[in-house]
Amino acid sequence: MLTIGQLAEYAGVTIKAIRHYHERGLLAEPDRDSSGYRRYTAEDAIDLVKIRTLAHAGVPLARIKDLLDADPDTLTEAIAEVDQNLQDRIAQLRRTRDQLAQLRGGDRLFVSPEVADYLDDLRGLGASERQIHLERDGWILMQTASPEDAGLWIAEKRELMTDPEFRALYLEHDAAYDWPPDDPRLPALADRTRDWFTRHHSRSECRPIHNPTVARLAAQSQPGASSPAWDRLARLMEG
Amino acid sequence: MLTIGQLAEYAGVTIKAIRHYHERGLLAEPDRDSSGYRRYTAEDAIDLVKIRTLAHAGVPLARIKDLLDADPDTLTEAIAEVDQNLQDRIAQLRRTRDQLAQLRGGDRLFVSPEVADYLDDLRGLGASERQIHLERDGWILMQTASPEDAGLWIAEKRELMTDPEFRALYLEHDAAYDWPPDDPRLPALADRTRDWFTRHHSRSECRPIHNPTVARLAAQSQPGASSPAWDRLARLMEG
DNA sequence: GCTTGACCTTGCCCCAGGGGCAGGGTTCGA
DNA sequence: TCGAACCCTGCCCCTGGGGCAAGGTCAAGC
Repeated sequence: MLTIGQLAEYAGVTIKAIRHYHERGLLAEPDRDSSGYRRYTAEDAIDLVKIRTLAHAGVPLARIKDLLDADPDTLTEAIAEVDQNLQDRIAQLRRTRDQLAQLRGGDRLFVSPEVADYLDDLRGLGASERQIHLERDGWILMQTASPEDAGLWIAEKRELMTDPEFRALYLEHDAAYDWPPDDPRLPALADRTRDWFTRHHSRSECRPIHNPTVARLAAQSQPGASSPAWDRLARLMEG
Repeated sequence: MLTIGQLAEYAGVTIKAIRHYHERGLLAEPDRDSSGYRRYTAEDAIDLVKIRTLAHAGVPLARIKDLLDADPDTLTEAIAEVDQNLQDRIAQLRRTRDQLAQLRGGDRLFVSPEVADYLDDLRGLGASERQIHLERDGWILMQTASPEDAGLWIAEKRELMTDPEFRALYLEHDAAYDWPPDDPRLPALADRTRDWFTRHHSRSECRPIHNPTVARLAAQSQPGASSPAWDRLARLMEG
């Protein structure tokens, strides 16, 4: 005959857990000895190991209670289901491990793989970290607003980036962020941008994505991400 | 700018969870729009994905709060630790899967592998299921009382079982359970058992294990597992 | 304009699966 | 005979949310 502590050690659970199982009606209360201590038999040990195994597998205690006095077929069926569940959880934990690894390494976790590739391209092109940050945030907003459209747009934008002229304009817009608002290069840049637009407008629909200053779109919904030079540039291109 | 529902969908968490993170101070409360709705930025989305990833990895929310504004080195260190933790949990779940599989197939889960092998031997010898059940319970009690001794004893007992004479006596004791208490075979069995004991007593120490009726030992601590014939047998061997 | 359904707000209580502590009694070995 | 280690009940506490109530808001269709 075992004390509660011996039983707990045998089954690898805490004394508290055993008393909890008694309260929930999972494990029958055993007889007490003369001093009121619980005294367990080997049968109790077997029941407890069953309970422990199912509980570790994540089966709710209420369900364990039902399973313990179910017929063997039902039990077998339930065990198969629980096992499937367990496999799913293992797979989920593995996915979490991958994501955890990405938490250390940049922005890949926060955007779709296509956008992440695009951001890497920008980095390779020499875009500023500020600009990349702005783009990332813009794409996050687009992805939440309309994931399918964002998928199309990013494809178009990556194709656009293969045009050397567009790339040059993009990088110049990026650099213009820090220019003084009366910098003489701004009107010239606005002209070249407008020129590029008129030349390429026919080829594609007039979607916001074709605006090279897509980052500004994001900036509009994200307060405080513009600069005097960019504001001037926007006015020059509009007028 | 995102509503709480959009943000929740993006990050793959529930609205409730986001509000919970606000309450715990994990995620900053964003500005509200004119009707009091929360409006989130891309930064919030990034923070939330971080929180979600760590939370899915099982990091307590209080610790996540600390990690979010820790320096990168501390974070890297913590992520390594969390990942180790995750690996351990995956290994643990795999072990639980194995145990779950054993729940379907007999007694192996409840006793040490050596005892399980021994019980299989008994089954192969033709012992009754009642007897095997009794032995199993006896070994469970021994294992909890003294795991090391149980390990030694089971080794000795398995060696003993290689003696054909002992095996025969063992099986006859098993069969005697159902005999009437005045069965004439009982005195003869008692004699042969005592004879065997005197012949083998010298060879080994006088440990309880050497009593072939080890099952009865268990029976004594397990009420109602004896029979009239066994009781008579016990009296015959004592007297 | 009006309704309908989907969305948002706060506030409250509920759950599992125990942990911890108080405040007491018991047993066992030296 | 004394201290350590064990046992008892009872109570409140924790995490990580879920559920529901009782409203306010918004966009679409009729």
